[in-house]
Amino acid sequence: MAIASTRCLDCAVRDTALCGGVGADDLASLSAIGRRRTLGAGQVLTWAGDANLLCANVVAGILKVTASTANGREQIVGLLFAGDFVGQPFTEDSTVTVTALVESDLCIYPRERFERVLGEAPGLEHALLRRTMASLNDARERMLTLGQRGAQERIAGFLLDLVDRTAPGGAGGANSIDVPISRGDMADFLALTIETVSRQLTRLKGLGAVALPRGGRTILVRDRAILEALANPA
Amino acid sequence: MAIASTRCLDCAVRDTALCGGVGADDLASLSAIGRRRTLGAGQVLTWAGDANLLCANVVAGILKVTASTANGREQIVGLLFAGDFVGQPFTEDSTVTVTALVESDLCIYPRERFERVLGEAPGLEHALLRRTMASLNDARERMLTLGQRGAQERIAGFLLDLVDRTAPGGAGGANSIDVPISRGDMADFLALTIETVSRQLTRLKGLGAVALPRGGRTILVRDRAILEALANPA
DNA sequence: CGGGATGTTGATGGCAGTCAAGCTCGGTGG
DNA sequence: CCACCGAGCTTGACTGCCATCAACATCCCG
Repeated sequence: MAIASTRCLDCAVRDTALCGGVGADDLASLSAIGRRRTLGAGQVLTWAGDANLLCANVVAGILKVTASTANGREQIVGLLFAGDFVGQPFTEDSTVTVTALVESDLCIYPRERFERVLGEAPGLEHALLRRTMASLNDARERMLTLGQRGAQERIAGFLLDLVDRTAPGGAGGANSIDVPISRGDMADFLALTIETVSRQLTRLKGLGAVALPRGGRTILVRDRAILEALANPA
Repeated sequence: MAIASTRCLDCAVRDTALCGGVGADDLASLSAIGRRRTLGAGQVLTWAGDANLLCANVVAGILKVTASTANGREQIVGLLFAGDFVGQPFTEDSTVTVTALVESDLCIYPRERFERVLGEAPGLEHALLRRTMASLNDARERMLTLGQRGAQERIAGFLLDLVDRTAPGGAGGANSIDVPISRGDMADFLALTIETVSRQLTRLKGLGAVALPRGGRTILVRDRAILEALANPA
């Protein structure tokens, strides 16, 4: 079912998503071609190598973008949160696999129709350009991490990023994050093994930087300063 | 001195650069604000952290884009060849350092003026979007390399990329590349040490995959198949 | 011819990967 | 209610790859 314009105006990511910074006319064009879809945890949106048929906005949830080598080793090259854009307009084949890490809601556009709207709405294309440049900056920062930082720097930095992304405002003191991804996904993201991630986390617990309530995947950041020190050693 | 439109039409990268896929009007706007500049090997175009004052097209040469950690470790996050675009429109501060690896010619635009032209030339902005998306794909492929591949896979893959970029068409047999960068730069690019790069290269020589004429920085690719096998182990 | 930058080769060590065993927890069914 | 099971996580012992440290070779340029 098509999304009525009014639904767009009520959208949870109205302010942060690509469609947020765009005029009423362009919004109407977008809403005319958008369809809502919910992905269960673990479900795949697009496969690397398949025809590139769709673009989307993330309305809720978390997805991973993965690339893999010919012999099957996998690397998470990006994480997508609410408000993020998914997809590669103007390319025929998808080069990455996009998978939901938790149940996620998307607003999906057929790729070719999305491209047509882009062509008619320079403001939208501009917004997409800015987002893509921001993604490129993220990617460069990740290259720096993957190339130059050790295991504990990666973990500490990752936790800080996660806190800033999911629990904004919490400036000082204890700060909890419901870490939404498994140890395995953390490992794939940071290019470490599950065992190393686990060891570093227990080490952080020992230092009093975090608490790991047993059972869930929650991580409590108890001392941000320690994490910052570990993420940026002398 | 401003570049006359006729000079743009004669430009060495007329076909491959950003300005190549653009109409005559937009080209005129661009040429009105462009200035030529030559950078010697080792000279820096922009420093990370400085105000982001310019964008450019690479007319000739090779430049490196580097990011670095707070404690000074450095990672090359991209290489720029003739025809590539340099810069980050719409951001106030430069997050990366751009340095010429060999003497390079650039066509430089003041950032804010370039942005204005972008705003008036949707075709140009579209072309830039495509380029930025391509860069993002490159970055993702590099993340895969940095995260998942071993030293010899990195070296072999790098040589193959370099051959394809600098010596197109050479389908089979021996293929030479005037490797334009030092061992140190190769190491920074691949996140290895100089010693590891050197060892892997002599190993490739031993396997007959490459020849390393003494003296220069030239590398002769003798057996592409070996490199491909090493770059993609079972 | 000399000196500095760049590259090669060798010896050693450390960090994270691998292999393996055991733990925790949630779910299922007897 | 409890026994069982499997997925995810933790912990330990060992290994291996690449970084580090060090010595030497080579090249370039005055």
